[in-house]
Amino acid sequence: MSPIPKITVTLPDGAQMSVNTGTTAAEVAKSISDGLFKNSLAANVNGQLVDLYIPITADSKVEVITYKSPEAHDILLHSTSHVMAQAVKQLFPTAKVTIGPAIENRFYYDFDVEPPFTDEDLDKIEKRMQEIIAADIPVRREEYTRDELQKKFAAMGETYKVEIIESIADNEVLSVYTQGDFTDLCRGPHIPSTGKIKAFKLLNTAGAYWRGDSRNKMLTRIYGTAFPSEKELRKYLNFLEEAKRRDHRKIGKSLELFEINEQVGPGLVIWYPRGAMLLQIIKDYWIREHLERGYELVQTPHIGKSNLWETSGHLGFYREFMFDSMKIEGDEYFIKPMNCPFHIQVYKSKTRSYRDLPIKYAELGTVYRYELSGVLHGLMRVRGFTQDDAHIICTPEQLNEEIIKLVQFSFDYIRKFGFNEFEVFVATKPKDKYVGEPAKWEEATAALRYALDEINVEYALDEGGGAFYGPKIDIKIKDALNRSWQCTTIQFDFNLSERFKMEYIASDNEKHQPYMIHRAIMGSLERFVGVLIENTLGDFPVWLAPVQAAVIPISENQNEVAKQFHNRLIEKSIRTEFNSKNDTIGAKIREAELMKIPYMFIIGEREAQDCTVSIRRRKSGQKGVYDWEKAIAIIAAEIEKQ
RNA sequence: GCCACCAUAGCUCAGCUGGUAGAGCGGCUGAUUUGUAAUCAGCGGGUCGCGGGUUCGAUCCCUGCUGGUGGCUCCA
Repeated sequence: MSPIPKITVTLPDGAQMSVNTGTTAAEVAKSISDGLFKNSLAANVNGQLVDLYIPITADSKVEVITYKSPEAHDILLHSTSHVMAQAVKQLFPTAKVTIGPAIENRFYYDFDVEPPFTDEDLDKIEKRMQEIIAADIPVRREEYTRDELQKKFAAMGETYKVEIIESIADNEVLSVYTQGDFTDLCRGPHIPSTGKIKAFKLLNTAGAYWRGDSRNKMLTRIYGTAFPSEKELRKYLNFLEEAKRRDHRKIGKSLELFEINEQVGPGLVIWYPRGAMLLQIIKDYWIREHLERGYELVQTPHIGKSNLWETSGHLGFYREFMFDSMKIEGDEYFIKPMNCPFHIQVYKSKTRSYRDLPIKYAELGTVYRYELSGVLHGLMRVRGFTQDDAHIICTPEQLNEEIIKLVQFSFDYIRKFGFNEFEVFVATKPKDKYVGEPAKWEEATAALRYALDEINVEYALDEGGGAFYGPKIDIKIKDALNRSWQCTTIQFDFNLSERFKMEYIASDNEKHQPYMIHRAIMGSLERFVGVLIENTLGDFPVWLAPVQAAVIPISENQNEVAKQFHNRLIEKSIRTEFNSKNDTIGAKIREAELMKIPYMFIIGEREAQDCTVSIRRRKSGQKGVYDWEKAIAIIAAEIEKQ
C-alpha cells in the first residue's frame, strides 16, 4: 500500500504544515487548537470561501474563517436562512422554497405558501429553529449534475428550484446542502452544523414578487437576522430601535413641522409654520450659494402643454410617472414632473453666443410625479416635491470643468448641513428606456468618470441606472446611523438640446449644439429635510432652527419686560417665541427643551430690574447672566457660524 | 399597483370572548406668582377612518373602500 501523498498548507501567518492530501480545513483548525476549531465556520482556501469539510487536495493557502472574520457574518446569515427554511418545511410541508440570501445585516427567505405567514407563525418558526439549532445537525455539501438535480427537486415538488437550475449557466458547478431532512440548492459555503448559530431573530414578513417582477407571483418573505453572539444581536436590534426613534415622521409631528393628510392626498406635504420656516432658511441659503457661483434664478409654471412634453420625450419615456393631463380651452396640459423644458425655453429666448456660456439657470421648482401608493414614505418618497434644480448649458470644452465644479459645489453645500460622508455612483445607460446613440452614452459616461478621476473622487458604477436622457453622477450621503440617502444627482443630457434644437454661435461663426447638464444638490427639499431630521433628531444647529430662542419670564410679573426683550430679538431677525403661559419656570423650560429650541432667555425679578437675561442653552444648561446687547451678540455669533 | 399588518379624543395609547367608550399629556377656567426639564383643582373634548352586511344589539364578526406601516430584481 502506497503512503498517502502529502500536501503543504500555508496559514495566514506564513506558517506551513505538511498534511495528508484530502485533509479538511476542519482538521487543520483542530490541529492548531481546539479553540480555533470550536469557533470555525468555514475556510478560505486559495482565496475561495469553502466549507470546513471540503477535502484539500493540493498545496494551498488556508485561512480558517471564525466568528470574528469579516466574511463570517454573511455565511452565518445565509446558514440561518437555511435553518429557517428547514423549520418552515417541517411546519408547513406544502410551502415551496425559492431563494434565501444574506443581505446587509439580515437575511430573508421567500416562500410560495398559502395562506401567507402571520406574526404568530413567525413565533412558531422561531421555536422550531431553536430546536434545529439545539440538535446541532451537520450541514453537508454535495455536487450533482444538472439532470440529477432537476429530477431531485422536481420529485420534491420544488418547482422554483427547478426553474432556478434552468437559469444557471452551464459552466457552473451545481451543489446542494443537506441538513437532516432538509435539502436546498445552494452555492454555499455554509456553517458545518446548525449548532454554530448563536443568536438570531426573525424580524418581519413581507410580500415579494418572484424574481422581483410584478408580473410574477407574490411570495411571502420572512426577514431575519443572526449574529455571532446575543450581545451583537441586541446591538443590532437597538440600532433598529434607534432608527425608529429618529423617524422623521414622528419627529416632524412632535416638532410641528409638517403633516401628510389623507384629506389632501397621499404623498402631498402640508408644511406647518415651523417646517415652512426651516424650508425657507434652506432656500435662502441655497439662493445665496448659487448667486455666488454665477447661477441665474428663473421661475417657471407648474403646468405646460402636451407638445412641450412630447418634444422633451417625457410623454414617450416618463409618462408612467406623470399625472393625467387636463384639458384647457381645447389644449392638453400636464403638471410638470421636471423643470427642464421650461429652462430650455429661457435659453432659447434669444440667440446665444459661446461668450455667454456656460449659462446656469437655477430654480426651486416644485414638480409632481405619480409614484405608486405603496412606495410613498413620509417626506422621503412623495408625489409633490421641490427640486433644487439647475441646468447648465455649456460648450463641449467646458463640460469637464463644469462637472468638477458641480461635484465640489455639492460636497461643500451638503457639508454645511453636517454630513461628511459620501458615496458616489456613476449610473450608466438603462437597458431599454433610453434615447440617443450608444456611442454618445459611452462618451458622456467617460466624461463623467474622467471628471471624478481628476479630482480624486472614488465612485462605484451603477450599471443601467442612468436617466432616459443620459448618464449621471449620484451622490449619496451617510447619516448618523450610517444609512445612506440619495441626494445629489448630476445628469448629463445630450437628448434635450437636440430635441429642442438648442444652439449657440461658436467662435467659427457657426451654429453648434450646446451640452446640457441637469443637476440637483439636495435632490428633493422634502427628502433632504427628512434626512436632516433623522440625522439631527430635530435638534437643528442654531442657524437652521425654525425657532432659535424662547423668551421665558419667570413669573407673570416679568411679562412686560420680557416682551420688550422679545421684541428686540425680532428686530435683530432672531426667530423667537415668547412664553407667557401661567406655568412654573420648570415647565416652561421643559417645553422649550422638548421643542428643541436651542436658546432660552430667562428673565426673573433680578434680570428685569437690571435689564439683563439669564441664558440657558438647550441640553447644556445655564450660561450666565448678560445684559441684553451682549446676550443678543452671543446668539448672533452662533448663528453666524452656520 | 401587489402581499401582510394597522386605523379609538388634538397627541400617545387602554378597552377580555359583541351590550353605543376610558387614561395620561395637550386645551380651557380658576387658584398659585413661581429661579432653570412637568404647581394644584375643576371643565370641556370621540357618529371608535368611511360605506354596506350579520345580529334584538357592532369599536369588537364579515365585506367593500380610503389612508397608513413593513416589504416587493442585493441571483440557488
